[in-house]
Amino acid sequence: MDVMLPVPIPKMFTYRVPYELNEIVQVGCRVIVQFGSRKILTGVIGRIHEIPPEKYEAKTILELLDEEPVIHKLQITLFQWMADYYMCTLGEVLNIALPSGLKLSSESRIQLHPHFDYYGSSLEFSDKETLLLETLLKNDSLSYSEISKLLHQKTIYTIIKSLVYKEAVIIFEEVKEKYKPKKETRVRIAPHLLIDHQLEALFDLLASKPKQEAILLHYLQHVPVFNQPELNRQGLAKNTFGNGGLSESSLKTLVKNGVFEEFEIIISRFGSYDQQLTDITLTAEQEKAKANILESFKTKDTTLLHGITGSGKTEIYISLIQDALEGGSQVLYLLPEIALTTQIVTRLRKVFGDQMGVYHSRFSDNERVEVWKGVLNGKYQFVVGVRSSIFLPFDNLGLIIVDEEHESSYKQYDPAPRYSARDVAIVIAAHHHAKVLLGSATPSMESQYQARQGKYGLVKLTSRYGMAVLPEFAVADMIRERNKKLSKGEFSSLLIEAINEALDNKEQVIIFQNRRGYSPYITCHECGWIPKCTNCAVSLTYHQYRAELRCHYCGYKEPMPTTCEACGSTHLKTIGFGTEKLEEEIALLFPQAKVQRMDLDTTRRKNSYDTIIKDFEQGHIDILVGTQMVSKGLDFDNVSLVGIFDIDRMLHFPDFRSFERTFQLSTQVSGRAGRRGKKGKVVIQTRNTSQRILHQIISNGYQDFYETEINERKAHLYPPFTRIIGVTIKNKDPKTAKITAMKMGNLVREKIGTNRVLGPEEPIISKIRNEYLMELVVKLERSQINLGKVKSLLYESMLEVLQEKELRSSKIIFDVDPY
DNA sequence: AGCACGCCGACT
DNA sequence: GTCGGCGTGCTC
Repeated sequence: MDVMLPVPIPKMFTYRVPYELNEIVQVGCRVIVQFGSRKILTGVIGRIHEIPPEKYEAKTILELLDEEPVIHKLQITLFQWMADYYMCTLGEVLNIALPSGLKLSSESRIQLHPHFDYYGSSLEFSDKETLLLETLLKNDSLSYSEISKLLHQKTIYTIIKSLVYKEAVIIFEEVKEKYKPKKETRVRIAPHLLIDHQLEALFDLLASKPKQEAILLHYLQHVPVFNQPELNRQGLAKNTFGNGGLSESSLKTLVKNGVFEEFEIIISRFGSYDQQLTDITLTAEQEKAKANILESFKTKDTTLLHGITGSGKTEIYISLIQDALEGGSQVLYLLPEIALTTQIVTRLRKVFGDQMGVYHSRFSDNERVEVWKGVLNGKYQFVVGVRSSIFLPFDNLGLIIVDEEHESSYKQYDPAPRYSARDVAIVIAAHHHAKVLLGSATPSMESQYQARQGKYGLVKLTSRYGMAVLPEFAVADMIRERNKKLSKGEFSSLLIEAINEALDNKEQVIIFQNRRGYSPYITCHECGWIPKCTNCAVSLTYHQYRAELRCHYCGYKEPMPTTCEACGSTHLKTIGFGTEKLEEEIALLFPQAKVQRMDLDTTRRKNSYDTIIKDFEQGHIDILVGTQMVSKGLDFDNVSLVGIFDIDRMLHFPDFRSFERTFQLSTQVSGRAGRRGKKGKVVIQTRNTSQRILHQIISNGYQDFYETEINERKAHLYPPFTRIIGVTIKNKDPKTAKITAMKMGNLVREKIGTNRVLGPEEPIISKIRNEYLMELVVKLERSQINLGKVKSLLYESMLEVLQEKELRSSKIIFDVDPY
C-alpha cells in the first residue's frame, strides 16, 4: 500500500502490510512506519494495492493506529489538489492538516545491551564511553540530546556507533502517543449495597460517624438512588465532595470499606452547554437578504453577501446554519484568526449548544484532536473555526460560510502549503456539492469581481441593524496642524477635541494605529546611527515597557542602549510612533481617562484578549488603543469615536493591494463607531487631505472605490485580471541569492514568455533570519493559460537551476495567489 | 525536512 | 588523532 508521510518529498511511499492486518487496513487510517534508518513517523494510508515495487524491497508497517479512517477519501483527493495547486508536496499538506496530537513522534534512545555485563567485560572503553556506560547503569535509557549534554559534545554518533559495534548498547525508538483523553475520577455506591435495604442499615451504622454520613448524604442528594437506582452507575465526580467542604479522608475510608467504589470515565475537555435560544428573529431586511441568498444558491454555488458593518450578517448566518443542520448536513463557519473572539462564539453557543465545535490556534493539541474526533463521529455537525478548520474530516458538508472573506489571515504564508482557506473552501464545497456564502462589509476585489461577472451570486444589505446610523467623518490635516502648532504630540487638535467630547459624554473611544511598539526605530541625534537587527535587514522597534529593542521579523531582542554604539553620544531619539507611544501620549493628554492597549504584545497570554474585550465592554476602559485587532467583528454599544492614525503609511506600502487593504481596514475600524441608535464619529489623520481614497472611505463609497481600483488593476494587469505566482529565492550568501534569482528569472522567461515575468528584485526587507532574499513575480493572464503546464515549467526551472553546484544551497519557494 | 556519511581544517 | 562544519545524497 502507499502511505502519505509528513515529509516534503513529492510522492507517497510503498509499504507492506503484515498478513494479519490485510483485512483491516483502510485508506485514511494512520500507520506507524520506519522511514530512513532511524526515524519513525506517523503516516496516513493513501492507496491500497498489491503491486510490489521493482527497485527496492518495501518495508513493513510497524503498527496500524486506527480501525476506522481518521481522514476521508474525499479529503485525500483534496490534499492532492492542494499540493498541485499550491505547488507543494502532499506531505506538507498532511503535516499542516493533521492536528499534531494525531501525529506520533519518535525519539531515538540508547540503552545498555541486555546481554552486556559492564563489570565483567574485558573490552576497553575510552573515558567518554565509560562515562556514558556508567550513566546508563544508573538511568535506564538516554536520548541523543541528553548524551550530547552529558559529554559536552555535539556529534556523538561515532561514540554510539562504536558502543553498538562492541555490543555494549542498543538503539531503540520510543514512540509517544500524544493525544490523551481527559479523565475524571468518580465514585458510586458499591452495587451490592443497593439491594435488600442494605443502604438503610448502612445509615444506622454511620450515625456515629457524622463526617462519613455527610458524604453519603451529599451523594444521595445528587444521585437519588432510592428513586432511580440506575443513576448509580454513572456515579458522581470525586472533586464535588472536596468542593462541598467535605472531608476527603472520610471519603477514602468509605472507599476502603467497600461502601463506595472508584472508577474513571473519559470526559470532554469542553464541558457542556445548553441551547438557550433556539429562535432567531430576523428583521424584514435580514429576512429578505436570506431569501435572496437561498434564491441565489439555486443557480450559483458561491454567493457573496455584501453587508455594511453593523447590518446584522451574523443573524442571517445563524438562520442559514440552522436550516442546513435541520436538513441533515454539516456546516463550517470560517472566521479570520483575530476575530475568533468569545463575543461571536458565545453568541453561537447559545443557539447551537453542544453540537457546535470550535477550532482555533489557541487550543491545545488535545483539544484539537477532540474536535477532530467529534467531527468524525458526528458529535459536531457544525464547526466554527479559523483557516485550518478546512482540514477537518467532514463527510457531508451542506454549507460553508466564510465571514470577513477579504481578510488576509485566510492566507497561510509560512510554512507550505501557502493556501487560501477561502479559495480552498470553495473547492471543498464543490466536492461536497455544498454552498458557500462569502460575507464582508468590504469584499475583496477578487470576490466582488467574480460577483459582477456573474460567477458568484450577490446579495446586499445596505442599512444598519436596529436604529444604528453610519458615522460622521472628519479629516485632520496634519501638515496644517503641525505648521500652526495646533497638534500635541501625534494628536491633532481635531481629535483631541473629539476625544474630550466623548469622554464628557461618558462614551468610549477606539484609537487605531497599525503598528505595535513605541517607535519603529531610534536614531542617534549626532551621527544618525540606527540600530538594526543582526539577523534581518530591518531597524529594531523600540518597546518602552520592557526597555527593549526588538525585531518584528525574527524575534531578536536587546536592551535599549543608553549611548550611541557608533559615536558614544547619549542623545538618542525615537522616530515614528506605534501603539505604545500613543498610549503614553493619551495618558498625558487625558489623565482622567482609563487607557488600555490591545496589540500582539498585550494579548499574548491565553485569556488576555478576552479580558481586555470584557473590560472594554463593561466600561472599565475609556480609550482603547490598538492595531488591526480592534477593527475586527467586535460590537460595542458605547463607542462614539474612532481615531485613525497614519493612514498615509498604509497607503504607500509598496504592494498592489495597499489601497484595497487601507480601504478595508479603515472602513472596518470606522464601523466600530456608533451602534444601536447613536451616530458615531471618525477622525482620520493624514498629511494629504486631497487623496481620492479618503473620500471613498468617508462616503462609505465602496462602489466608487471598487470602480477606480478595478480599473487600476486592469490597467496594470493585476488580480483579478491576472493570476500571480510569487517566487522567493533564499540564500545565506547575498551574491548566491542574486545569481540564483537571475538564472531562475532567465530560465522562466525563456520557458513561459518574457513579459510574464517581473524581476528579480530585492524585496524591501532583503534579509530575514540571516537569509538574503530575492523575488520574482510571475503574472499570468486568466484566460488561455494552462496553469498546470506553467506550474510544471516553473518546477522544472527550479530543478534545473538547483542542478548547478554553486547554487544548490539556495532555496526557491513558490507562493501561488500571494496576498 | 532530517539524517548519515565523507571530506577538510583546527586544536588538545 | 578527534571534533565540528559543511556539502551531498537518500528516504519506500
